[in-house]
Amino acid sequence: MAVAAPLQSDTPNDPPSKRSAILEGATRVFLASGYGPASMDSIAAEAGVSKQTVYSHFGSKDALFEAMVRQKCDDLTSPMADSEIRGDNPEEVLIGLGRRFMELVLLPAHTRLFRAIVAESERFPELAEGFYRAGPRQGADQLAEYLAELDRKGTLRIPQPKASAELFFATMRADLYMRSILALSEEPDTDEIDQQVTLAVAAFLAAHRTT
Amino acid sequence: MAVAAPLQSDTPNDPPSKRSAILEGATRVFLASGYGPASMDSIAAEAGVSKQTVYSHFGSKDALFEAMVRQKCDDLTSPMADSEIRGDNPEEVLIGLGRRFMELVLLPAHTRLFRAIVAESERFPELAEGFYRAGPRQGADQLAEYLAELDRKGTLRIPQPKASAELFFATMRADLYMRSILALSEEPDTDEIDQQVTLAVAAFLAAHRTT
DNA sequence: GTCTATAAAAGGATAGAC
DNA sequence: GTCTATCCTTTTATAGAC
Repeated sequence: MAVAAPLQSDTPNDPPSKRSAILEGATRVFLASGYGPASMDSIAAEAGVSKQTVYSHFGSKDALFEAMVRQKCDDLTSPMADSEIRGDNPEEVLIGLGRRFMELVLLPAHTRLFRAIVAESERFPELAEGFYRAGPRQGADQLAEYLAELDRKGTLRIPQPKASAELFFATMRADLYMRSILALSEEPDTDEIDQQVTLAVAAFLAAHRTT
Repeated sequence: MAVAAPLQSDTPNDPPSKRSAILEGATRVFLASGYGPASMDSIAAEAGVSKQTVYSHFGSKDALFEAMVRQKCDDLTSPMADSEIRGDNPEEVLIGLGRRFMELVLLPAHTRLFRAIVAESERFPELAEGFYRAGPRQGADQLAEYLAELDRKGTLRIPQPKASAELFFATMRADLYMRSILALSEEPDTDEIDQQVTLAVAAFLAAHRTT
């Protein structure tokens, strides 16, 4: 009897060892230097395989970049997408959500991925759209549902839940995110994050209170 | 008697025709394709000069990129920096400010410049910092002064003017800016901008009202 | 499938004439 | 200062052996 095949995040039924090694090497090299400066030679070296092996698995540099971005988008957005937005106290819920969001998007991996996608957004429009859908769009839609519920219950006054959800995440990002993607403050600082989250949530609640 | 020398935005006293032609060509090529893919050959061709002339003026591709970015940062931030924030009705003032801000940052030229800076922020940290200072930082500080004044007058309750100013611009950008830098919606749409500005200003006023 | 070796092209930078 | 022509390195991609 065959035991269950190991679950790897590859295209279906592939002996994944080499393929995922290449993908990991590509991730390191692409995210370290961006698409242009990353050479197929260094990716092959980083993955511990020959260059030809890279080509037989992915065909071209473009295709490898696309595969890498798609996988990283999954990795970096699923923690948010999978987590439920639930709780009794809206303030606590929003603060918790904001913290998780900030800790995720301020990760160096996310920052570097975002830079690469932005840089290549005109050459790879499908990648940019995939990121937007899986990230900002999905997050805002998910929050919008919760906000609509608060509005129905009368807890807060939120006539345009989708727009308010977008505003919420925008106030979270604000200056910290801008500085992060501009590489002006590499490591996320927990105190600064908490301060930003608290302030933004307070502003959000004040803007949407019923009284 | 010598007449007044023509005022060109070059380094002091240079016969500017060729130099500014190169700078304009470099702007077009760099902003069209980003730093990496832009070749010195195409820049020279775009400027209508030989490659050697480009090198005798700017020395290297890096230096040319830096010069281009600095000039474009000036061009694209001075309209905001030079305009006064003044008026009797805070709502009108903020809506006007928001509109000008959005119309500026959604310009294709700004979007492309921002992408290039973000992409190269690790290789050219001084450029990223220059952009941040002249753009987001300067804008927030300028608005913060106005907000502090409103707080002193008692018009609005704004205990942390700097943080509130950052929040203001963040809510302006929100989804429209994200989509713009991801190249998902190239041209700015006036109606969408107005809608975003109105909504964000309303939220800002509600969050900071005194009652 | 995987490796070594090579082809073929592009691009940054420079030499030398005028 | 400006142009033409050239050097030399890097890099994507492929050929061919095992």
